[in-house]
Amino acid sequence: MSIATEPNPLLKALIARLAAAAKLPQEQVAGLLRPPPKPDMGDYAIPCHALAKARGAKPDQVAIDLAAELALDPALKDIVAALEPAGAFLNVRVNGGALCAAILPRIAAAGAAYGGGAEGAGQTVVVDYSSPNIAKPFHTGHLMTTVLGASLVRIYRALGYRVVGVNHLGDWGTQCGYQFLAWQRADPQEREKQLAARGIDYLVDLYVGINAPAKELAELKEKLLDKNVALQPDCRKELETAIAALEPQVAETDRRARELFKQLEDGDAELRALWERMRVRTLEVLQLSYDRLGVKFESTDGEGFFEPFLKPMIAELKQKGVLVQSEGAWVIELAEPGAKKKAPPFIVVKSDGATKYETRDLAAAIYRKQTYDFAQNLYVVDVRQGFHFSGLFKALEKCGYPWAKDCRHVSYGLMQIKEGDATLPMTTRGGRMIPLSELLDRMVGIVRGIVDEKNPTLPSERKAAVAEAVGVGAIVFWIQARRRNSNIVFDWKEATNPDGDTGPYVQYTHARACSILRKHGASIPPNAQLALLAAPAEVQVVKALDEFPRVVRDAAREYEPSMLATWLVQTSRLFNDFYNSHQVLKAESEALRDARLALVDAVRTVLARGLALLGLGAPEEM
RNA sequence: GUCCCCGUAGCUCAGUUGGAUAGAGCGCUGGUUUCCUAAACCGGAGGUCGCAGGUUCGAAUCCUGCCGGGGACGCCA
Repeated sequence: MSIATEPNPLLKALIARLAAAAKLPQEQVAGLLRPPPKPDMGDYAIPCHALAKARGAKPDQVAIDLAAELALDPALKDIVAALEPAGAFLNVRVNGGALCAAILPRIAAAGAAYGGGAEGAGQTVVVDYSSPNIAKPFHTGHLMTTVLGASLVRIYRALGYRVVGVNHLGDWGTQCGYQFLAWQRADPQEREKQLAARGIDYLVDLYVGINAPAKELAELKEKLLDKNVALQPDCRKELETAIAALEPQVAETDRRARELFKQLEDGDAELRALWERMRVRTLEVLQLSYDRLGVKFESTDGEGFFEPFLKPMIAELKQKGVLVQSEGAWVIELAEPGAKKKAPPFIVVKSDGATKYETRDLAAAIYRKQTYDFAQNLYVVDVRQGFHFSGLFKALEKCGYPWAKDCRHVSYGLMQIKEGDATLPMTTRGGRMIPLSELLDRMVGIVRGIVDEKNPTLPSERKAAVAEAVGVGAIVFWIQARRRNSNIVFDWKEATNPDGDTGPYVQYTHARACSILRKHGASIPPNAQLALLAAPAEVQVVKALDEFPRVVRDAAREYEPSMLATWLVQTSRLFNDFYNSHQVLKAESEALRDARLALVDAVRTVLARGLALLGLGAPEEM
C-alpha cells in the first residue's frame, strides 16, 4: 500500500484500537468503517452485526460494550471526542482539530502529486482512444472517446503506470480509393488549400461528395422496393429511368475507387505519398483541437500501419488451425459446444479474400502485446461496438493468447445536443454535423460573454484565456459528470451554469481559493496550528480532501472519470459552505487565520489536481 | 429470437464489494452582500428507488421472472 492510500495517521490509530477491542484483523475493521448517514451523527461508524456473531451477543449490546471498552482506552483520549452507540451501530466522533492536523500536512507535503502513487510502477496500460475514421466527420461522438480516454491516460499515469495513448486512425480501406478519386477530380490549387486548412473535414467532404450518386441510387432503389408504398405506374417508370441513368456512373466510380485502393495496397509510390500526406495533414489539423483538450498521443499507428502484419498473421493462424474456412470466409469459431444458440464466428478474411477491420484489430492487439507488453489494453469505443470487442477478445483467447483477459472494452453511451427545444443526434441523416472545433468555439464564445459581464475589469487577454479554459472545460466536465455508459444530452446553457454540477462551478470554487491566497500575499505560514480547525464546516472540507486518493483509485479501477467529477462537485460545495460561513483573512486570531490559509491552500491544490486529471484548466481568477 | 446497457424527485443524475431516516443539481419557492469574487451560500416543497417474487438480522444495491426505453447480433467500421 502506498502512502497515499494508507489511512491518515489518526484514522490508522483509531482502526488499530477498534480492531484490538473487537478482536478482529485491522483490514476487516477498516473495511467495516463507513461514514454515518448524517455528518452530525459522527465521523465514522462501525456496524456491529458481524461482530455480534463472533461474540455471541446482540448487535445493539455489542455497540454498547464496545463503546464502554474504548472509552477507557488511553490511546484514544486525544483522538476521539465521542463514542455513541446507536442501535447496532457505534458512531465515533473524532477530534476535528486532530483530524485536520493529521490530514493537511500530508497534502502540503505531496503538493501537486497528492492523490497519485506508484502502485502502477513497472506496468504498462495501452489506451486506444479518439481513433477517428478519416471518411467520417469528427463530431461529438469522437469527443466522448477523446475526453474519456485522455482522462484515463492521465489517471493511470498519476498512479505510476506507463501509459501508451494510441490514436488508432481509421485510415485504410476502400474509402481511401474514393478519396483519391475525388482528389484527382478536384481543382489542384483548391484541394491543397482545403486539405491544409480543414484536414479530416475536407477528406470527409471528398468521400461524401463522390459517394452522393451512390447514396441517391440506394435511396431510389429503396423507394422502388418499398412494399408499403403503392406506386403509380408512371411514377414507377420515372424511378426506373433515374436508376438506370445512375447505375453505370455509380458502378464506374466504385470500380475506379477500388482499383485505386488496390494500387495503394500494391505499393504504388505516388498514391502512397498522397495517402501519407492526407494522413499527416489530418493529424496536424486534428491536433489543433486535441491541443485545446490537452490531448497528446504516444502513438498514431492507424489501420494502415498494420497492413504489412496481416498476411503473416493470417498464415500463422491458418497453420495453427485456429483460422478455418466457413461459408467461403476464413473465420475463428467462437461457438461454445454446449451453448443453446450458436455464436457467430469472428470473420478474419472475407469470402472475396479481403481483410476487414477485425483483421486489423487482431493484428493491432498482438502488436501491442509484443511492443508494449501491456498489463491492460483498453479500447475506449462507444457501446454499440460491444459485440465486436467481446468477439475480438474471445478470438484472441482461441488464438491461445493468455493476455486476452487483459483486454477491455471501455464503452460509453451516445451524446446528443440540445438546440432550443430540439434534441439533435450527432449523426443526423443528411443534416449537418457540428465539427469539434466549432463546438468548442461556440462554447468559448458563450463563456466569453459571461466573463465580460461578471469580470469586466479583467484584461482582455486574461478574459480570452479564462473563456477558453472555462468554455472547453464546461464541455469536458459535462461529458465526465455522469457515468460513461449513460446516454447524454449536451445542454449549452446548463453546462455553464455556475450554480450547477458543472465544470465552471468547480473552477470558480478554485478561483475563490486562489483569490484568498492572492489577497493574503505573503507565503503560507508553514507551522500553523492546524488543530484549531475544529468547526464542522472546516472538518468536512478536510475529510473530503482526505478521500481524494481513494477516489482516484476507484476511478481507475472502474474506468470512470465521473467519480472524480462527482467528488470535485461535492468538495467544492463543502468549501463554498465554509467560505460563506467563515472568514479567512479576517479570522478571529492570527493563529486561526494561518490554519485556515493552510486549509485553503490544500483545497486549491487538490481541486486543481482533480480538474487537471479530468482535462480541465484551473484559472486563478475568473 | 439471443445477448448487452439503462429504468431512483417534474427534469438531469449520484448512491450498486448488501447496512441506520435514499442524496445532489436544475426548475419552483423563501431568505443571505457595511464581510476574502453573489459565477456563491442557507431554508422549504417534491420519492410505491419500473413491477412481482426470492435470499438475508438488514435490499435502490444480490438472484429469478416480467414490463418499459436504447443498442448489437456472419462477411460495414
